[in-house]
Amino acid sequence: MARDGTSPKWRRRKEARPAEIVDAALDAFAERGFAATRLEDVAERAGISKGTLYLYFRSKEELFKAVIQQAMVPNLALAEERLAISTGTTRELLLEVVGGFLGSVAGAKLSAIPKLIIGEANNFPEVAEFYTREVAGRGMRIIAAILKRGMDRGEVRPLDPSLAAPIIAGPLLLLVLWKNVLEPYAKQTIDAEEYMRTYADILLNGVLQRPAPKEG
Amino acid sequence: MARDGTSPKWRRRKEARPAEIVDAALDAFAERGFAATRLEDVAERAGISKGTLYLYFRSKEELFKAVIQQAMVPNLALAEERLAISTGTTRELLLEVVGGFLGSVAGAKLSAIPKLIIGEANNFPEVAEFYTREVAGRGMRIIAAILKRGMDRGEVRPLDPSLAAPIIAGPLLLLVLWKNVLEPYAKQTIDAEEYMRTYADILLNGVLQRPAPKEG
Amino acid sequence: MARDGTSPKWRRRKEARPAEIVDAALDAFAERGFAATRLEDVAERAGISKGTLYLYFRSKEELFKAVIQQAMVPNLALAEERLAISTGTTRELLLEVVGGFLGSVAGAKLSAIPKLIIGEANNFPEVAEFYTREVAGRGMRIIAAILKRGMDRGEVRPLDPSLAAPIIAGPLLLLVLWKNVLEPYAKQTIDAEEYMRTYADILLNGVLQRPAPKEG
Amino acid sequence: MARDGTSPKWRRRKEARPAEIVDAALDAFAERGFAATRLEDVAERAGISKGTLYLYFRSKEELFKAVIQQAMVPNLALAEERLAISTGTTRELLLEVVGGFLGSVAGAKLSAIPKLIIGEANNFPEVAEFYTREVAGRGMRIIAAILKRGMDRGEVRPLDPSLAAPIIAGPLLLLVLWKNVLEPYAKQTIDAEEYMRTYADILLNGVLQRPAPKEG
DNA sequence: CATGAATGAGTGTTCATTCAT
DNA sequence: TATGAATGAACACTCATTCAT
Repeated sequence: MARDGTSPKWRRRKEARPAEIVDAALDAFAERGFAATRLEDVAERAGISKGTLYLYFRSKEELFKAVIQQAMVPNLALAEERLAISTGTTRELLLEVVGGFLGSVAGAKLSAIPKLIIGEANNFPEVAEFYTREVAGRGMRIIAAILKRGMDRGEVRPLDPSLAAPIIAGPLLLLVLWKNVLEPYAKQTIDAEEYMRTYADILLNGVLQRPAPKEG
Repeated sequence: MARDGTSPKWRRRKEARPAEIVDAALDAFAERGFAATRLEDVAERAGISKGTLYLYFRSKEELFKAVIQQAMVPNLALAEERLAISTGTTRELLLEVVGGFLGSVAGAKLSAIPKLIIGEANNFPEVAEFYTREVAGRGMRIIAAILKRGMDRGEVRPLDPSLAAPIIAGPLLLLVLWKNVLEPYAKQTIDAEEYMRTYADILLNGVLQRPAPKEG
Repeated sequence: MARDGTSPKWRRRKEARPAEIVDAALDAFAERGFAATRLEDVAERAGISKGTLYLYFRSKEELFKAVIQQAMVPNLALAEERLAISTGTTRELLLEVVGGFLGSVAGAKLSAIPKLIIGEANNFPEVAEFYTREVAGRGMRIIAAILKRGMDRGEVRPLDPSLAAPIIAGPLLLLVLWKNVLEPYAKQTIDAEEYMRTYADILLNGVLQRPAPKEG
Repeated sequence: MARDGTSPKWRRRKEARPAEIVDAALDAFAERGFAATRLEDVAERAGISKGTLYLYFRSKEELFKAVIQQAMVPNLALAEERLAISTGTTRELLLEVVGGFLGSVAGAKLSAIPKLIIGEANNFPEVAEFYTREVAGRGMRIIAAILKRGMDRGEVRPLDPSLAAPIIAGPLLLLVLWKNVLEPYAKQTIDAEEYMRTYADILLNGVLQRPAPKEG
């Protein structure tokens, strides 16, 4: 029985399944919200039967939690590391972080998470707390750290970093939500890249020290 | 005023009912989301019986639509009028509009709407479209109009107003959502007034023409 | 409306419902056991819909508990009172109590309870404890009291009443179970009255003082 | 002893399996009842996998039947033989049979069977019939035979043996059920040996000819 | 108009049974 | 033989909706 090196179709499945299911669930939840999603739909999307779900997740709620975690956690570490290494100017740093952000918005998958959190936070206090601390909080702290570093280097105007951080994050959140929620119902589209350029323009202008305006 | 025999209190009641119900529904929906809210809870909050709801709204979905409309429509006209009359500088105008916004965030009631829309847009295309057009869209157009006016007057740097508008709105959205969704699960609070001050500082700096830097 | 004395079909229902449901449930449980009974069957027997059950009982388990209690409690008080009043000989007393028992066996309804308890005790510790204390225990204590009284009056041979009581109860339990469980699958029937006569004969002989053996 | 290459332990295992499974099943059924027992639990107790069960039993029901049969059949033949050989007085004979019974109660295993039968008889007509005929019926017939023999020998008072038999069996059934069902939920314990002594005392007194009442 | 008892379609969850390995 | 992943029928329970009062 399977004496050779080929792994049986099945075994491999066993390991991939949880991720496949979470993926399918993210899609389904993103489309209809947590409550309105039938587990049977998730199963169908994942190409399995309803019962099989329960081999991997104890309940719909557990599945939801898994969706949130699987989607967010890896992504955050990334951003943090990027920051730690960097040596450039604040301008460069901000553009880099924000550029990375743009990338994830395009890779639509996980950009549906905020929408889910917003809709269900009150029904999943645990998840809400986790998200607040580990995602929103961490994100804010990263931005605040950049600002502080910038102020230390004299590049950034004196500001309260913990207040400025969410202000910087705001337009990004709006973009994500727009793309995920309202754009399908709008007549016009926002071009993400143009948006980000304008955003960088405005925000950097708003935040950075005026560049020694040589005489107007 | 009750010239006839009928109890006026009662009469007024009858007319107020729909609004009372919508109010109760907004509360309930804001707390648990549309799907997770039981009509019985709404009824209880409104001090009526489950059956009575159906005398005023044909279904849960109709009630939802009413909630969205009742909450938003009046508020928008207000902002628009404010704009039309205004004669001040762009700085003043923006601060005024944005200040009005701060007021509505404090009057928490309708600030829960965005959260609802975000969670349920896909399940209520009609509502989503309405909201996109009449609320989000109109809001953007107001801001864009201010910017354009500012550019015409030479107060605002040259920018694409339709791109800049959502960027200006972003931090406001974030504040609303933070207050309504995550703050209960966070260790720290954002002081709305401080936040708005910093916001004005950054955004105005980012958007307005540099004030004639005299020479360094 | 309903100004006259007739009570609306409905109101009256409301009050009778719980008992009707418990009745239907007892039948169903008696037939198939707790686990194998579908709530839908209970509903059907009670002439109501599945959902209506839940207006009166919070869960299948609650219904089960209600069945046990409704069936047993009233019956026990009766037996106890009968005892308290009595003034006859032990023979008369035992025959009376035991006769009452025969009556309840005929009125099959509640005679299915022991069967239910036996099958589900381990799954309903609460119920088991209640039954042990309030039904089995109380029954034993009644019998033991009769015996003790009999010994005090010199009518009953010296015996440990708390051991003798279950021995006296045993044949009664067997009869109930036989009638409820195995008889449908047996070729012969036990005639309950004959059985009780023989029972009285044997047990009284076994328990009472020998009738003045004329000089032995 | 393992002279060849095949592991004998393994071999023996294979043959013992059915019995082991039935054993595990008896335990599980005794604890939770037939319906509430998951086959997975049985498998776990037996130290095998869920699928393996199906190599030995075609369904849960088949397993149940096997449990009943394996538990009862051998035990009955024993009692019958004991009777056939015996030559003592009725008193001795009864005490002997009943003593054997006491032994089996102690060896708890199969004493859970009555409980199972009582709970599931209606769901397993076949089993119920088998049990009625081969266990209950046979048991009754053994006792009846003893009584008849006793009457023939003038040791037993004239009685209808087929009515007296269940009366004699009743207290034994009660003991078994008490031990298996309610005792865990009671504050007091019944000492089985004392119980049996009192039982013998009462029943023999009730059944046997009065011991030569010296001319009364 | 108002009530709340009644309904039943819908969904999460369990578990006996199957079957590819 | 043995495994355990996969299945899907079955059932408890919920809740929007109806309607007799």
